[in-house]
Amino acid sequence: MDAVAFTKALADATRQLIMKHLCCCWLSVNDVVDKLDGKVNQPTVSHHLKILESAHLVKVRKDGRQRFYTLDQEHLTYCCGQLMFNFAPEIAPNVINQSAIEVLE
Amino acid sequence: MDAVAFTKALADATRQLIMKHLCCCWLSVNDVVDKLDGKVNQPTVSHHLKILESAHLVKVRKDGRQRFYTLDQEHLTYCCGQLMFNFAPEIAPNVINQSAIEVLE
DNA sequence: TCTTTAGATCGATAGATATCGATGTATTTT
DNA sequence: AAAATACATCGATATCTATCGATCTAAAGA
Repeated sequence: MDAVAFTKALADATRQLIMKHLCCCWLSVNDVVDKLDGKVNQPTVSHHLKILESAHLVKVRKDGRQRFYTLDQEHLTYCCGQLMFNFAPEIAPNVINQSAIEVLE
Repeated sequence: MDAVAFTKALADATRQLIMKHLCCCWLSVNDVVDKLDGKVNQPTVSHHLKILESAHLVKVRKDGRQRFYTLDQEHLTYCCGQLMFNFAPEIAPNVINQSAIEVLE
């Protein structure tokens, strides 16, 4: 786990907005563009999705000429857990079920 | 909790290095500069500590002309927990002790 | 009071990144 | 095969941010 890469991928308001829309459902690139309703346009969305994919924050499924994305909740949970153990080692064990985290990666 | 501000504050290699050194102990600004051993110098460290403080990732204690910093592990845990519940709502409940998180802020 | 020390702030600069229009590529449809 | 669709890529630009040297401020010591 690269904690810097993980947090850099998260550290943008537009990307977090995209992630909100990709939570618990699969959307195509154009679906995301539509959900963002004019805030940014297609090349920008593609750019952000690429960053999210590189950091394994989203999963992709190709179907015809479309690409469907959704959050990779397992990896997100794993990374957040690692952050806690890195930077809050005195508290994390009281809050996290470590054995459940280990399963995730 | 501002998830964007939180992740932006974390999204830098130098800051995460500083945080590593501030884990479980109190260090003055010059202590941190020394620990970083030439990588960056004092104004840069002050700059990063200010960002970390603004995001409540560190706590400060003044003593004479020195300022001592340490990680705010409670707030870090709380923010990581919120990230999980935002972006991995289908998994977080299996991994996190939610009542323990709620106590933290 | 003068000097020293710890740290903050300022101004400048270089590098990173978010955004967009234009265009390229691959796939489907007609 | 030609047109249309979905998305990626390119090049340009503007904004943001990390870094540093120089300087300022406040506290402690002589």
